[in-house]
Amino acid sequence: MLPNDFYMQPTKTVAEQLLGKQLTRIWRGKKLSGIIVETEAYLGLKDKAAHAYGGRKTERTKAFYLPGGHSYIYLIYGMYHCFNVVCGDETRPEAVLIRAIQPTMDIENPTNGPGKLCRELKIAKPLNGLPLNAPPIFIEDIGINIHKCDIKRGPRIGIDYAQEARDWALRFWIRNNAFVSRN
DNA sequence: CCCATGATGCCCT
DNA sequence: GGGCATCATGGGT
Repeated sequence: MLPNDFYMQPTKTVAEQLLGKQLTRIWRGKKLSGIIVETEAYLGLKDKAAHAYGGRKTERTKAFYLPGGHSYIYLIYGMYHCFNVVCGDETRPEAVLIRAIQPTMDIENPTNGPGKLCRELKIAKPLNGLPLNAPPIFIEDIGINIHKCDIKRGPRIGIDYAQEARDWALRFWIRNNAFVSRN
C-alpha cells in the first residue's frame, strides 16, 4: 500500500506519481485490477473546474475534505461515476481524478475513460469516502517506474466552462500507452 | 476526421 | 430549471 505521506505531496506530484501504480477493487471475492495510466489534478480553492472551488462544501463534496488517501466518488450525467483520490488535508481540498487504467486482472471491457473504469471495477457511491489502503479498494506500488520523459501533460478534458483554469496543464498520461482515453 | 445529440439523475443556485 | 470532471452513435466533410 502507499503510505499516507504519499497523498500529502503537492497534488500535481501525486497525479504524476500515481501513473504506474496499481488500483485494485475486491468484488465478490475477485480482484479487479489495473495500472493507472491517466490522471487529472483538481486544485480545490483556486481551481474553477473543481467541485471544491472556493471552499464549496456540500453533501456531495464532503469527501473532498477528508485527509489524503481517501476516495471521492460522484455521479455524473445521471449514469456514470468518477473516481478520485483525495490529496492534502482538510485545509487543502484537492484530488486526483483517475481517468484510465490498463487492465491487469479480471477485466474484460475497455477502461479507457473515467466512467468506463468505474463501470468495470464496480465503483459507485457506497465506496465514497473510503480509505485507499485496504479492501475493498486500494492502490499499491508494484514496482513499475515511469520515466519522467514518458509522462505527457496537457489541459484537462471536459471542463471548458472553467475560464482561466481551462488551459492549465493538469492532465497527465503515459506516453504511447494504448489504454489512455486520448492522446 | 470533426461536430452534434441523446441518455438520465442528481446537484446547486 | 440549467448544467454536468461521460459515452456511444450517427452524419457531414
